[in-house]
Amino acid sequence: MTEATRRERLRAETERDIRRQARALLVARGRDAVTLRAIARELGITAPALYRYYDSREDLLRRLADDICTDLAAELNADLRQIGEDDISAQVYSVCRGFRRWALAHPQEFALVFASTEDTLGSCGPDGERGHVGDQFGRVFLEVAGRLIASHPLPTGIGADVPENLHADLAEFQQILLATVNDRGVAVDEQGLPLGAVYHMTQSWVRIYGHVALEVFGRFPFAVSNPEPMYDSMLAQILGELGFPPQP
Amino acid sequence: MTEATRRERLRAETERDIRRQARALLVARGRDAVTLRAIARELGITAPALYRYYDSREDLLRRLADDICTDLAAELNADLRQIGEDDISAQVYSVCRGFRRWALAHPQEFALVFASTEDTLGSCGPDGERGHVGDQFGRVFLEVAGRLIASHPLPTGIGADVPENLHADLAEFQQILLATVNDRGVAVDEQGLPLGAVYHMTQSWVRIYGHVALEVFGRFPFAVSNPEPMYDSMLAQILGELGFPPQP
DNA sequence: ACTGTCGGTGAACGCCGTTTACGAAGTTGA
DNA sequence: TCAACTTCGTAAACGGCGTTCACCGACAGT
Repeated sequence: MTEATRRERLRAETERDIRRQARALLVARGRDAVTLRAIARELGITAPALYRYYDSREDLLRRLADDICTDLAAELNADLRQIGEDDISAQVYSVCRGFRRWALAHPQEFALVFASTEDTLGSCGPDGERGHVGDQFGRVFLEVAGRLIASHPLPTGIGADVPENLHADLAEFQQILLATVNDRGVAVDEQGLPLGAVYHMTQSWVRIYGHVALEVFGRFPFAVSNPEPMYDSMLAQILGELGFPPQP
Repeated sequence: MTEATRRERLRAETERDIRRQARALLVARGRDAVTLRAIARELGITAPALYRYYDSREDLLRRLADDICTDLAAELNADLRQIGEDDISAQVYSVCRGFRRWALAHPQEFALVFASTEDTLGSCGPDGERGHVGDQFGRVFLEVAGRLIASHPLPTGIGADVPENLHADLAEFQQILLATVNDRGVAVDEQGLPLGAVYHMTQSWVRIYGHVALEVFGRFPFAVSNPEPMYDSMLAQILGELGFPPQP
């Protein structure tokens, strides 16, 4: 089973330890507190040793961001498993609420992964591709959203007047979505996932991300004493536009 | 006229120079490059001298954020002056497009002001109040949005089913809005700015901020080759929901 | 047993924020 | 005018930082 040599196992273990400590520092005292020396101190080694595992502090932060995406995806998937396989609307609620809950509980991680300029932190995910939400997390989100749309006859006029200039981009995204959903064993084609719906999904991500980021960064235009109903009402409206009845 | 002593003038001048250099560093090489020593070096003085003007680096960054808000507001106002006083719809387009243009042209500044966790950078604006979008900028935005709504009979059902729990918060925000708009000499009361419209305005800010932040941080779920029409189409929809005809 | 790689060390370089003691001007008031 | 005081700068120092480099012991493969 374990094809790894002793050396490789040890290496992988320290590698995990390093990121675990790095993450603890990020959570506790923010991005700037994630210093190589602090990590090393915590691990009982010296700072230069870390260069055997990471090219630089920036490299470490990049991989840390990957870890965070993976864990977020795992958390959302765990929530999903508690929901009936067929109640897709509830699954969407679960993922969206889970995303907000996670972001508010882990603002530093959220800022690192979802609010870093591209030059201070490359794209998240092992592939260097551009324009992805952190891969693992993105998959969960896209899959459930894609299944939602494909599962239901869409209201007429959904995503009406999608801008001409976006057809090409949306068509590409449509293919990614189809692949993602089909990977999960649900058969869908372009008919079940029309461009208008893909466009609507994009707009929904704008709203979900916008609300969560505004809340995390405290940039709502007034003091919202309890933002949760506002978020839920937004989700209800998004699902309502797709023809799903409201649901707590 | 100038009630300032010679000393005060000199002091204010250096203070501006400091922030000007700080800002240049922020733009050129990012937040982490805004170091006291680099600023001092650029100004031909030593780092401790900066403590005569600012309590700490963090304090400087806070005030820098204020400056940025002020400049952004000035830029948006300059654009506004080129538009007919009465074409409020065009004014809204101008402010919203200006915000996006500015954010894309100044990603580092955007990140500092609009995507900093509250503990790493206090609220923007001279008053320590919570829950404001950077004050100067916020004023421009709120004023034009408030005037837009008040200028027009609203479609029935706008902001239908605003969550009960938000009535109190929205009413408070409504008062702020009324004050802001009336300050500008436009007489409006609660009738012209109903809670549903205030709620719609909040949702619109979520979408506008969401789109801009996603674009700046490159976190759209797919590679959008030309995001501008997407943004414009979103604006058209927002205004359409308020009963305004589309307008390039 | 020999050889090479791997994962660690300690010293060093040049940054950084911040504090401290000190001095040289400018300002003020008798 | 001259003394006292305030303001704004300095140099030195402390501890912390990322990163590089030379070095070295332990392990792996032949």
